[in-house]
Amino acid sequence: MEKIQPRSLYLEVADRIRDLIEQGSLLPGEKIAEKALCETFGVSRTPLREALKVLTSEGLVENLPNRGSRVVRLTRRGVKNTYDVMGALEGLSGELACQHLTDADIEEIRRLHQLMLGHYQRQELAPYFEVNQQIHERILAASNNDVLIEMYNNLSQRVKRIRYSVEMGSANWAKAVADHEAMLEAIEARDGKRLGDILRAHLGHKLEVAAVSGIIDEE
Amino acid sequence: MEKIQPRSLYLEVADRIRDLIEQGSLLPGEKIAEKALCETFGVSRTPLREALKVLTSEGLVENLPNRGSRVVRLTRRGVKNTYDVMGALEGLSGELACQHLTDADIEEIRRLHQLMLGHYQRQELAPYFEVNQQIHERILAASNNDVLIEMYNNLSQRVKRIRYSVEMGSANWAKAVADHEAMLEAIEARDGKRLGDILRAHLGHKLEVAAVSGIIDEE
DNA sequence: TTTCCGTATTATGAATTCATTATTCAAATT
DNA sequence: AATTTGAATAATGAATTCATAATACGGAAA
Repeated sequence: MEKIQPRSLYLEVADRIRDLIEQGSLLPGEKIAEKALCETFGVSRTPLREALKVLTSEGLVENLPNRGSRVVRLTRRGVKNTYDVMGALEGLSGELACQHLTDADIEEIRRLHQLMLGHYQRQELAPYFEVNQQIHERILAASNNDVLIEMYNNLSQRVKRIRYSVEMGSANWAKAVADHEAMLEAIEARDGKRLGDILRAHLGHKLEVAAVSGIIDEE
Repeated sequence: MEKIQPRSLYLEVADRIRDLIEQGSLLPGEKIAEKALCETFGVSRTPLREALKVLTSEGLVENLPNRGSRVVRLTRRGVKNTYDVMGALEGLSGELACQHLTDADIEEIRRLHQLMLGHYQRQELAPYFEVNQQIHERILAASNNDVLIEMYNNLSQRVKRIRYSVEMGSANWAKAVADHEAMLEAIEARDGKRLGDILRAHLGHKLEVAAVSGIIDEE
């Protein structure tokens, strides 16, 4: 029997606004009109404002006193900072994961890796990213550290709105794939230190790609 | 001329509650009675509840639907997880700091280091911790990465309520001081990689100490 | 006595109301 | 014409009110 989970309205609303930001319905820098959102969601201002406060402390929204809320702008520098931290967290996830990964986990990662290689060879960008992310999620989950997972997901959410350009440089792409080859080797050897180092370095490549997208403001 | 900064009430309240948790007036697991807090702060429930939601997404408070809020309990495992992540973040801060530290910064850190050594030799625990923390803060600030600083401060806040036992094992203490010696060397050599590694390893020692304190629950 | 049930009380969740601060826009002054 | 002033409007901030769910309590039944 499934337990019914009473969920607060403000959490529901926060999820919905997160979606709107992620999919680009609410653009960076855009002012968030409370009244309008209340009507679209069919709730009063109280839970909506509570949700906005949560999103503010998550770094997705900013609150200007007496002047309402707006979606935070992504700056090149801010995105770089975010990726740097995500890299450090991924590095830790790799080190920890090697302590917990079961043989079945590794087999599953190997499978995903091969799948990803196929997408790379056929130059299928979207499916490639999809599987790529699944691999990183597996490693993250295997870290067995919920604080780490929480932090990473928060940062990840902040940069999710960046739509990676289809024109990912082929050199970058090749480098990323090579990183993944090395990762798999480290995982199979359960060499946490090495996996950590690879992962810490791995995220660097994404940045230049991101900068191409139009969402990022120069400061 | 100083600009006057209008600050939202809910932020003020959140600060105050954070203080209460940090100083132990609100204990882990304790239920937070909204009405009572409203009276002590002299505000209505609206800003107080908004503050509680912020603290919830900061990981200091948990929200049970229809049953109010409580201060999150610290488990041994949770504290370990938090320290692991803080270690990773400190490691990054070290790497980045070496790219930005000025000669004056390093001179200042050297000064603090000597100060700290003095407290160690005289076995003055509280002042030692004080200066110790200042050193880490200097490095963190020099990272020039505000996302990193924000994340670190959040995690730091979560474990601040742990009062370190006066009986810090002398072996641990000696090890910590030795780490700091190595840190200073790496800083003077501006060897980011090395400093990062030292910092990543450094935080491990605090855990056993923390476990002694009575605030931590076994799960 | 212990357990169960139902009512009374209290606390929380959410909507509404009120107060205050920005914003808009037209008129007046330079 | 450009800038400034001030009233009208709209939006936000916070208190209050209302609805609903949880808790506490007291009596009845086993």
